[in-house]
Amino acid sequence: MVKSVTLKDVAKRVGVTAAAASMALSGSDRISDTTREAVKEAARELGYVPSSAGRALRNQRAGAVALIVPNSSQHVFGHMYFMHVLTGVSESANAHDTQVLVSTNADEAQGVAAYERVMRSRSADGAIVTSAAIDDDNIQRLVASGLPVVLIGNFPYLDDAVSVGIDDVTATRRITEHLVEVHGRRNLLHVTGTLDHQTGVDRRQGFLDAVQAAGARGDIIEGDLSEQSGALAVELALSSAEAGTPGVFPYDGVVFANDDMALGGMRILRSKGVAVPTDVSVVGFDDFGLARVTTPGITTMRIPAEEMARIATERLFGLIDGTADLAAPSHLELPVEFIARASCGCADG
Amino acid sequence: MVKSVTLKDVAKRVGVTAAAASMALSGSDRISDTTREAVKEAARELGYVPSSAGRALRNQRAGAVALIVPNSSQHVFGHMYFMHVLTGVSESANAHDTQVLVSTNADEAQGVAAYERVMRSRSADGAIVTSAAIDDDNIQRLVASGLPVVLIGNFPYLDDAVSVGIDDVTATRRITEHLVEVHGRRNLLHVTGTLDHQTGVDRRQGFLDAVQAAGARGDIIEGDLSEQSGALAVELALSSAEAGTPGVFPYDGVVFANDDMALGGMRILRSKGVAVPTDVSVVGFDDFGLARVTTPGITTMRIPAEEMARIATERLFGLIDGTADLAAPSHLELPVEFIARASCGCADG
DNA sequence: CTGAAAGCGCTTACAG
DNA sequence: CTGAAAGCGCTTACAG
Repeated sequence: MVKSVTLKDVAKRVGVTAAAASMALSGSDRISDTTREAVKEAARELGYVPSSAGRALRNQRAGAVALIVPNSSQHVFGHMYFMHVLTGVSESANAHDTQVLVSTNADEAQGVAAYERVMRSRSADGAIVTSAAIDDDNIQRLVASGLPVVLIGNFPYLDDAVSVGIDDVTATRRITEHLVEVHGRRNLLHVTGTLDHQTGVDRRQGFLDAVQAAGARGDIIEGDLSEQSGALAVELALSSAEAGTPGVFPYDGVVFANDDMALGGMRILRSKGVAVPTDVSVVGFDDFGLARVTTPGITTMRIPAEEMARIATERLFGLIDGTADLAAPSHLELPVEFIARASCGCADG
Repeated sequence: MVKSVTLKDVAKRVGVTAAAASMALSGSDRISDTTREAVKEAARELGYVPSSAGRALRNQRAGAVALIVPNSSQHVFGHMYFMHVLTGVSESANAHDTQVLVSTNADEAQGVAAYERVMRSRSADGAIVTSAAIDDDNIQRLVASGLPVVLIGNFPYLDDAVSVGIDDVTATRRITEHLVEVHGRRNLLHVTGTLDHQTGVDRRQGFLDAVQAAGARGDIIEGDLSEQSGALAVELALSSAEAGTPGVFPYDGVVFANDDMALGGMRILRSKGVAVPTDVSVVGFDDFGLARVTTPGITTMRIPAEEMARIATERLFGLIDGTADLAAPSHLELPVEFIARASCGCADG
């Protein structure tokens, strides 16, 4: 259908061998100046672009990195978080003249996750894995296989794995302390993320640390990061017998493990006539876009997702090229940023 | 670093040639049942996965499609629209056992857009191009080159190009009519999208068609799809001399070309004490997530981005495989869905 | 110094 | 029927 221009075509036009043309294009000084220029000229005229397959086969290098969304966290696909990650990965990959492959999990044919097949087929020279579950076997195998992999997130059980994350425990402790210290809240509820992900566990821990240190009340309801589960958690709290009077919200502060759940929770609170932030202070986590546009805006911890991804990809290239600084800690932690908005009582609007 | 298992390894283990092993794995009946099973068993044991580069070179097929974001629309990267598109493309690609390459425009080295290099290097067998500008030369060249390409959007100037879009003119006419007919609005403003994109032009046309048919007033302010430009447009309208009294908003209905601008506009209206929807009915376009979470929720036209992408990718495979239905129209239009929310005065909340 | 072979991994067309 | 060569496009190590 389309005439592919190969190195041979370029070589033939100049009257040299393909090998010579290859060397000319790579700027080798084995080739005379005149020939080299002639080859470059011919390549330009013909619109020659090296075949990625030919190169990959010869160089044993795909010239691509894979961005993997494990089946254990399909919920991130379709979320702004992933866009930020993709942006960061692309930026770094572009700088390294490398393609980006996005690999979701299609089939799990013969027990091998699709993304492991991607790696084993050498379609990509390395992989960025984002937000895998704690006990995701496929990821563990991928890391153990020795293929260059950098994880985004915290993986205490995979302590030899290279990873880039944030300190969820400290971040959640800080935002909980904000509720206690700045807004005087003493009856707190935490709606958790998915507890099979380390972030879910860590954020819960940070919350518990803060309420314990403050001597405040700190209850826990398990959520799953969806807007709906935030709504359900609030409904559960409202209907709880402990509330004394059903319909009266028994907390004066809620720490949601992400902004989506905070939105769902605020919806229910409003519909039941519970005022945010007057009656209840609400905070979320993430700041991937949503927290800024709701009414009231959600006070939150901003995760530097794009930067995490960019740094993770840089580290991945270090692994691939063998230039990785072996003295560097395998796990890197980036700072989060506290963003005060109206839902906790800080800003107006 | 990692021992790659090749076909030769599998073959050696069974005591046949690589060629025979290849045939065995592909299920050829040239190979005896026992040998075939032995080869498959060996492949399983060794964890053999075919090299994508070897296959690509031999089959002259990359086994990948590219999803391209032209430099003329970098604003879509980092927007939920792109996530929906990526989801749709991935779904279809997975079904075809094909990789997805995401290609943003890095360098524009030697006048060739990065994505044209991707195509010419045969890293991908075809490309999905999303939301290109009307006069984007690179895209036109890509289409003209004969490489399999399917565009998402409307491209009347590229009438031989295969594309999947929506009818922006009709959709915008309908949502404008809604303001006139259901809410009795007569003084309308349209804040346009980027007018170098066909959607911007078409939505403006739909708005103008509707106001003309209704005999209503219909002013235009040019925007660029950003939240900020929506805010600026409203500020401009507020300060306009025509308004008579500055600070009084001179319209009772605003049709924003997307939801982001509607949000920005509503922010300013609220801050100036103009009530939405009581004083002014507001509508947007897209419904990629934001319109549902604002207060009030934004009445909008939902673009079926994921389905557009899925269908576009299916058509792309038709082109690549040469099984495309030549009788099918080159441009396909999908229906949009009117979503009534509070910003126009329909729902409450 | 330079020409041309070898080989990356695969699959199919060909020779026996 | 089956064995093994040829060749996809590339680049480097080798032979001259």
